[in-house]
Amino acid sequence: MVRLDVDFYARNTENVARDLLGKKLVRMYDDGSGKLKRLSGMIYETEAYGSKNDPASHAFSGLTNRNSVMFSEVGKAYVYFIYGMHHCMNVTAHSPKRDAGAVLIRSLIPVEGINTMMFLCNMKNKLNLTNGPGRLTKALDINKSHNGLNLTNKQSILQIEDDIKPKKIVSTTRIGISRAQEKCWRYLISND
DNA sequence: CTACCGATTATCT
DNA sequence: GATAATCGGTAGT
Repeated sequence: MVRLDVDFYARNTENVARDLLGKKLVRMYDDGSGKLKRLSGMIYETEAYGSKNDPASHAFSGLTNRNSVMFSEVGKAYVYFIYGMHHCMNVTAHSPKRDAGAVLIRSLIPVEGINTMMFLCNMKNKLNLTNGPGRLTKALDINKSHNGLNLTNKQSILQIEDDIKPKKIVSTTRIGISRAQEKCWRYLISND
């Protein structure tokens, strides 16, 4: 497996969002056994968030304490807390011409460590385990302590590996936003 | 199956 | 003080 490097993320945010589909998000989880366990899933759905060009982005109105990671290096985890109970995970990505940008990971297909994920989610089947930005962070135990983590480091507990190339990709409008609703910056793998 | 509503708090205005 | 890149439960069709 090949870990994605900084160059992958240093491109137009929409292109990175599209190209992340089919890649594998890997979380090295410490379950107390003394050995790190691989929890992973194939990225199935993403959304691109820009900067000044995107009123729906956290980065739209400039640098704040919360969104500072979006303005830092590309290839980092941007994790934030939302709706009083959920975390969302993004990867920072933008071309060198822009000052900020990130890709929200909305959905995964569970691959490795499914039993551990079910335990973390208090669920007894693998249905609805990682389909949704709030769910996948819970299944992989991702929280604000991972904010700013560099995904391109070999020793990092969160990484993204190259995997399959999806046959067909579709793009739609983004979910759960109130501004810039016309942009089709949500990408998902098509079934047909 | 779809539709609505309440939960719960960090962050920004 | 209002809002939010959401989810899960419950009620309705």
